[in-house]
Amino acid sequence: MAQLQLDTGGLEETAFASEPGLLLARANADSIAATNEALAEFGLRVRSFAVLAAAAAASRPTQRELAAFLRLDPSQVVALVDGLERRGLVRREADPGDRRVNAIVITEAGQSLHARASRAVAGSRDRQLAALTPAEVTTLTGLLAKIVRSRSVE
Amino acid sequence: MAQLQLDTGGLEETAFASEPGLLLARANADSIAATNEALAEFGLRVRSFAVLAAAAAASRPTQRELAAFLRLDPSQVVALVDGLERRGLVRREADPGDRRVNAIVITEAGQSLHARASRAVAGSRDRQLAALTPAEVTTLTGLLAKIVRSRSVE
DNA sequence: TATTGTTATACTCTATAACTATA
DNA sequence: TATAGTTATAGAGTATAACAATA
Repeated sequence: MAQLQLDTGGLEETAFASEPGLLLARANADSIAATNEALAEFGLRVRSFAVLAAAAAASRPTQRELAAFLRLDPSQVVALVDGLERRGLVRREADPGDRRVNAIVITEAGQSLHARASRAVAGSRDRQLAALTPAEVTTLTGLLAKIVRSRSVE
Repeated sequence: MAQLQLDTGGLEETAFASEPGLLLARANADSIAATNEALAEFGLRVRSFAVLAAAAAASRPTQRELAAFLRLDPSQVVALVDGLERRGLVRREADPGDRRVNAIVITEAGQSLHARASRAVAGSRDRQLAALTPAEVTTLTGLLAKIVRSRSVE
């Protein structure tokens, strides 16, 4: 694992360093880098894993729902589902009631890979959050969920 | 302002929706989109604004410090500083003690633009955090700062 | 030898518009 | 007319390696 010496000079002590938007960007950059590293051995990246995990967690989400939930453009979901489908990890199932709609269904192979990959992701996440107590993690996720969901109803 | 109808189906109620990494990604995506929109009239984007704001907040940060602080590659800082310098918003000043090092110094024009742009950014940030009480905002920024800074010492 | 900044390059991610098939 | 998904394309963001100047 790369040992990074991050000398940020006096920047950490400025008021700008406490800006929520900046902190979100920095925390997210760290999360993506660490998670991509953890996912490499499974041939996944953050975004493809997110689609797989959403298909594993929810009942037959549509591509439109995945796009809205993951903050992706619908055209990006096409490419991500293509990749997963080629590997036999998910499949598209046309909705009988509305044949424009594709439900994304995880396969057995997808569930198996997801189970292993999500353990690696959890380990990476735990390392990133190691400075927080379990109660603080709960608080953090609760506050993030509150602002993310307020956006969903805008 | 675009009125987005975000139908996320049942995904919001899954355990995956409470994953910190996912919440960070979603909150950050919302923050970047809203902030870029707020910055458009100033000819800035999130990353160029961040460099400008860091130069405004800190005393003569080096490009290396900016890269570490903003989680950017040093080569990206080159391009961002180039853009700001062309517009006369910052200037590079070689360190007399170590002539490899460039300190980034904000100009008067840079300070003036930063003052106006940061008001727009603050408005956008307040809208994103409107669902939280002031105390919750303080808690959120404190927790994010804790995990971001724990990474800095890794 | 090591480090700062730079250049070049390729890859990933994001945004937009236009198209199809269904509704 | 409107919507889900698709295609194509361009632009923005990120990662890597190699180089010059300096330490």
